[in-house]
Amino acid sequence: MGSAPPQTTPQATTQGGTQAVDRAAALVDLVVRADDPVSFTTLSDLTGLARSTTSRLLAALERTDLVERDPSGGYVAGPLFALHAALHDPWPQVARIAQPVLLELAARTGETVHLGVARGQEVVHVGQIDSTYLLSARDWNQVDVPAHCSSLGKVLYAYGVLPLPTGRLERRTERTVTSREALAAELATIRRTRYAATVDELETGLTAIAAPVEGRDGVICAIGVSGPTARLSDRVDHVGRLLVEQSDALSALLGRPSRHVSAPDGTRPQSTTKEGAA
Amino acid sequence: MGSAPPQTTPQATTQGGTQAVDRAAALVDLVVRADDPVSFTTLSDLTGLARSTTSRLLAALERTDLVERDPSGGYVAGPLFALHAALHDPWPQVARIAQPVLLELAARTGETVHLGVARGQEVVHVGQIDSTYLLSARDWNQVDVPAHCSSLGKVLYAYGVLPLPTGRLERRTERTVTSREALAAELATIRRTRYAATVDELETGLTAIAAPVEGRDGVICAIGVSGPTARLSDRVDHVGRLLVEQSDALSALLGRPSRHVSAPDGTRPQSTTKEGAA
DNA sequence: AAGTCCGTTCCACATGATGAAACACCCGAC
DNA sequence: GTCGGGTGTTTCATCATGTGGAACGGACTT
Repeated sequence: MGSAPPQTTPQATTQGGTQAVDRAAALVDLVVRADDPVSFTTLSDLTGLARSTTSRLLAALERTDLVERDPSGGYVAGPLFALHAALHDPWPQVARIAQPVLLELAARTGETVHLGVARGQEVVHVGQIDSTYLLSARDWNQVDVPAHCSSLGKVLYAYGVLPLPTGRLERRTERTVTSREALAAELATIRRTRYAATVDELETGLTAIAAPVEGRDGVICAIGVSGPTARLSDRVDHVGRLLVEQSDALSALLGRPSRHVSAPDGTRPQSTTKEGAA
Repeated sequence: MGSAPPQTTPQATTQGGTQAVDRAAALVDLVVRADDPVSFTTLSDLTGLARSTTSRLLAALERTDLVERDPSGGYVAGPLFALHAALHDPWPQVARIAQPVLLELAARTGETVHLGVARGQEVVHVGQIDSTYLLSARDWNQVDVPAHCSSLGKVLYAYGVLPLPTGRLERRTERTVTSREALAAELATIRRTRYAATVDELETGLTAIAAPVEGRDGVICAIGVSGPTARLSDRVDHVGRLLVEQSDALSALLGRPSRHVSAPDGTRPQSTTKEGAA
């Protein structure tokens, strides 16, 4: 079989003792990661496998529901992936994908790092890395906080992921933004700078900074850091830029179409509320 | 290798010409369908594979991110599944899983069949099979209708998937339920019969009937049929029971824990709003 | 009709997958 | 400590299995 000594052996061949499975898995990997259906030839080329082998493997994978054929003939992720997606809440999955980025942020800032999504009218935290400091934000997973005094919430407001509040804006501290006009103005700024901050607005002495994360169809969630105002207040902008940089990396992982021309300002047509992932 | 003529060859062996991949796929299938982490031994037993083979295959699958090890050592769906779930909206996936059930309903009733989910405060249709009749409901995918005059909406209200309406209940026809008390009473009935109906409440001459679908953590969406009152009014209960029967089948596909003792009345503690799939 | 792609099926060959058995490990029992 | 049961991995001789070239069959152009 592997009678191709020179060029046909692209990857590290000498793995455990499983060639067929490795090759089949490589095919599945390509298909799942691709944004669009992948053609037979593309798969054959990318993996460097003989056409006959590719055909046999794909047939096996299709038989076993790991891949499936698009009406147009291209290969897409199979029913087994659909089943998994239908059975499990997507947010923990997103949190898992985000883990490396969150860890990086925790390492670079030393503060507590969050991943927040919109659920109904509120922000919920679906991922968190704890600060190494003794003085730090508590575990906020599952804790709902008023979105207008959360940096994550402001980001989600700014990008239309969370419907704008209609009722009274609760005053949590003397610095809480309670006027709808002031909030709207701040949201515009957030869309420009691509990050949001709350300093002593939720709780005196607590500062948080957050940036949006995009999936295929726009902003889907937000990442942010929070910690004592004493440690964060004079590096809000620095941390903000760091967040933008990291959220960019995460967005790429989550299928955001590669930046077209680099929009001069991040304002987008304020799409209607989005649920689900991506 | 396959020197096991008598008992070790459980399934149809003589497939195309791919044994290793088929076996590996079987392992992935077991792991993904399972509700909890699956132990090595369980996998080895269920597939009937030699322990050595199981070990090698699982190692390969783990290397390629198709499966992953739980902290406790059990196998669970790997990062590739998480990536897929994070990248794609779960509802279309649910709709795909539901397709056979929807088709069955369409065949047995002849009417238009819907799959509806809660998005924010409203019901959206994520799947539909069109009636074969000339006179039938239009394509409702993506069309939001007031939940209190939609049978799907009433079901979602009844099971706490959609937050109960707070504002005025819009009067669409003279039969629309506009009093909150009347609605509450009807929701109680729905929880008892397990199906909801709207007759001429959204539009005169239009009848719809719906039943809840459960996932792992309770009701997640609803299925229903709709058509002219002329054809449906005298078989509302019959169609209702049919929907309950079919939604039961679908719930099983979507991971609802198998019915414990068969609750005498379907009332459940009115869980808080659920988003995400399952 | 002849000419290109694209994908599947055939087939002889030898390589990679196989299972029994040996080995390493982790626990709890005693 | 050391036995014993259970669990997972590695080794290795054996050969069935997966392999790729080539032939084949369609679909679409020229």
